[in-house]
Amino acid sequence: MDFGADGDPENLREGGGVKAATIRDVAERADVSVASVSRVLNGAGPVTDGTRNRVLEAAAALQYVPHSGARSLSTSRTQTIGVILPDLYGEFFSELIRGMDVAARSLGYHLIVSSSHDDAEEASAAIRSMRGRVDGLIVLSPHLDAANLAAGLAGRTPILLMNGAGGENRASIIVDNHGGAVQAVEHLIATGRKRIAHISGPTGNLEAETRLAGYMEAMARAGLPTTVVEGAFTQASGQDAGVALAAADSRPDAVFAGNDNMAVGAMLALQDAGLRIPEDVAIVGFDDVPLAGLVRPALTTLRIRIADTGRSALERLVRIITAAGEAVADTACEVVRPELVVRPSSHPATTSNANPGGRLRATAATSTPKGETI
Amino acid sequence: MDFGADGDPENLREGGGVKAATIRDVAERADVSVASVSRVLNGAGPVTDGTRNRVLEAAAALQYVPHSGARSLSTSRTQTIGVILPDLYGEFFSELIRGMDVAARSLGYHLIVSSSHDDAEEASAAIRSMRGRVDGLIVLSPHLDAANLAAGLAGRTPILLMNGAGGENRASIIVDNHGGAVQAVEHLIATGRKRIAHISGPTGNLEAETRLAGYMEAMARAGLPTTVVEGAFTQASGQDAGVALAAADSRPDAVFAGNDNMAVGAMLALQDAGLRIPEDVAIVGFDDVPLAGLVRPALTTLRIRIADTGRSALERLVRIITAAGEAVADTACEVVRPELVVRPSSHPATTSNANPGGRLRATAATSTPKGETI
DNA sequence: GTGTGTCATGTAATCGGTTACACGGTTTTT
DNA sequence: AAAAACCGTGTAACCGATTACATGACACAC
Repeated sequence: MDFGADGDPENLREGGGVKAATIRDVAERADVSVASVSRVLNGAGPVTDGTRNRVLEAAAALQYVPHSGARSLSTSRTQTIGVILPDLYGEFFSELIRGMDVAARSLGYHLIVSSSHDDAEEASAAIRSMRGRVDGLIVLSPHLDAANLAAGLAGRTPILLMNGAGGENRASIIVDNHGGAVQAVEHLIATGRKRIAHISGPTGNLEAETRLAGYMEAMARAGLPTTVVEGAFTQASGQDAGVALAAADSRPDAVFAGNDNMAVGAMLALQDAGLRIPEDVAIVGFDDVPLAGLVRPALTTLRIRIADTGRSALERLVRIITAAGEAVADTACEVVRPELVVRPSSHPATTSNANPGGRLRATAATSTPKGETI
Repeated sequence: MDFGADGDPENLREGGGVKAATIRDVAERADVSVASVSRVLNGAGPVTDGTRNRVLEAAAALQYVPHSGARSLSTSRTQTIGVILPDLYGEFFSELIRGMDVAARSLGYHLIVSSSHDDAEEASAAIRSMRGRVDGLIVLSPHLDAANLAAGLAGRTPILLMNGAGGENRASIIVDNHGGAVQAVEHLIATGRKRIAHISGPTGNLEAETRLAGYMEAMARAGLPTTVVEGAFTQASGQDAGVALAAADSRPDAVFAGNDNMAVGAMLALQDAGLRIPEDVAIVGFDDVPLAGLVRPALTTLRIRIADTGRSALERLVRIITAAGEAVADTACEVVRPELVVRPSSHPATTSNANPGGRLRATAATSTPKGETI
């Protein structure tokens, strides 16, 4: 029973190779068993005030910090969610991750991100390396189809799919890309455009292909001829596409790009070619990344509440994890419907100085208006 | 000795609550010891071809995936780096993380991010919860000064500081914010501006204060009067500041914003007020986020190669981790010097159509030119 | 005074890997 | 032919926590 529990110079020295205190060190110093230390520190189980105080004192004196890895091993809960991203980067994904991060923090989870997987093999390896590290996964990589998922997964790691490959008996969230594309085209047609070109995302990307299909369908329905330039979802590829379109024989009077990045790239290219937006060419993007409201003219686009979607995805996955073993598994496929936001890039009437910056609400909005700022 | 090692329906069934195979299961099936399995799977230690094959077969049949958490516990290497971010968000941080992520992948590390810490207490808790989860930390949160770091850290977790609180006997990377601000102001003066206002970052933020100090010093040296509006590093706060500046008695003919976000916000506000950029007001930002080259007019700014900086930070931390225990610890403070990139927002001559998009090189560049695109 | 219940505490197994060391069998050396 | 060196393999301790169960002390009822 030694008094003077704190100020032990032995353990305060920082410079050397002092090993971090373990729960056993604390137990020894407090003269109790490791079980009691664990009980005190986790607030679980009965302990007397005396014991509690001795433990807390010892822990403070030793600057004890529990080793989460060890805890995870014995509880089989890591309080960590893995996010598998594609090799693409840009505001879309960073917004999404921001939303997830906010939700994760508030639920007591950590986020571990793994990105830039060029192929299925690599992505599959990434998933495999997550075992024992995460309690669940959110998969955004389009390289991972059902087959690869099965290959990468031993055991039952809860997974939430967000890579466009919905359904398939797994929990998933998909964006109504087809419907969004149709909305985009119909808006352009409604505002008098006839020669509407599409800059598509890369072939092989499901989202890109669905948006393209929506464009094709809406154009066919209107009896208009189609023009498609393939991009890669990057701003640079949009710029290239814009250059090509500006030089085309029958220059389009509208461009619907597969995402905002490419729309902005195309807009810059068209402007550089001396064309006026939207007078000569209207432009519509997809996603409503923050940038869309900041370029001039501000970009008409299909709004996905990106951060919100990320937040709710994470919340849902945590719900799945927590409910593991329940009777009914969550295998629903949630659909996010994009909302058309009309800004000056497609709508001459909104170009005036009176309503700048794109803070104009969609006139053809399809979802519930909420009036948030951009 | 049973033949027919694969196709066991018992272990292929996926739906139920099958527990994932462990190394012991593999050992049993291959009829060897766990040590041999470990040796085969890690390629370390001597094994005969026969053993190797039996182990690989068993592992494949059981769809064995090693449990990284368990491995970490016994090797005390997690192959994971933690990144502690402030509550701020925006392109700066997502670019930085992108750079880190790329480096992490190529070095075989994972990234675990923890953001949105409003105060020191919370950030300190975040650090604590990283113990046993990461091999090292990159701290970007300005809430963490030396005192808090010490409080959060038991044991010797390698840390790389990037929160402006350099020096202090810890490895760190800081940006030459003072020098950058001076460059910005001098550029504006050199192009004939006299009433140069500054939109500062939030008080309490070291980077913001250093940039402010640089502005003050350069202005004083030129004998010019100063005007400072406090912002919060967000685009919205820049917009507010822009509104205020547009309405001010003696309207400035130039604005130097504490970062690009605020610069863009201010630019929009000034444009909305009917002012021409750069003819009426020149604008200079700081950071050179991708957005800076996309707004119109494109933004003059101080370039920090953000992703590169992130990449090299991560590489350095990994080097520190790997070299732990070496004679000489890395406690250097690396300084990143921002480079002035002149674009049309500050330079009428560059506004012409001939050189759009901000792909113009700095005329007053201070660093080694490298000619990369934006 | 013995029996029973309550309650704080300790002991030891466990999570799933890695690895030092021991061991038995060959091959090589002297 | 005995000793030495080598090599593949297995046993068991260990990483640092959690927790089921056993234990012992004490209070209360009979």
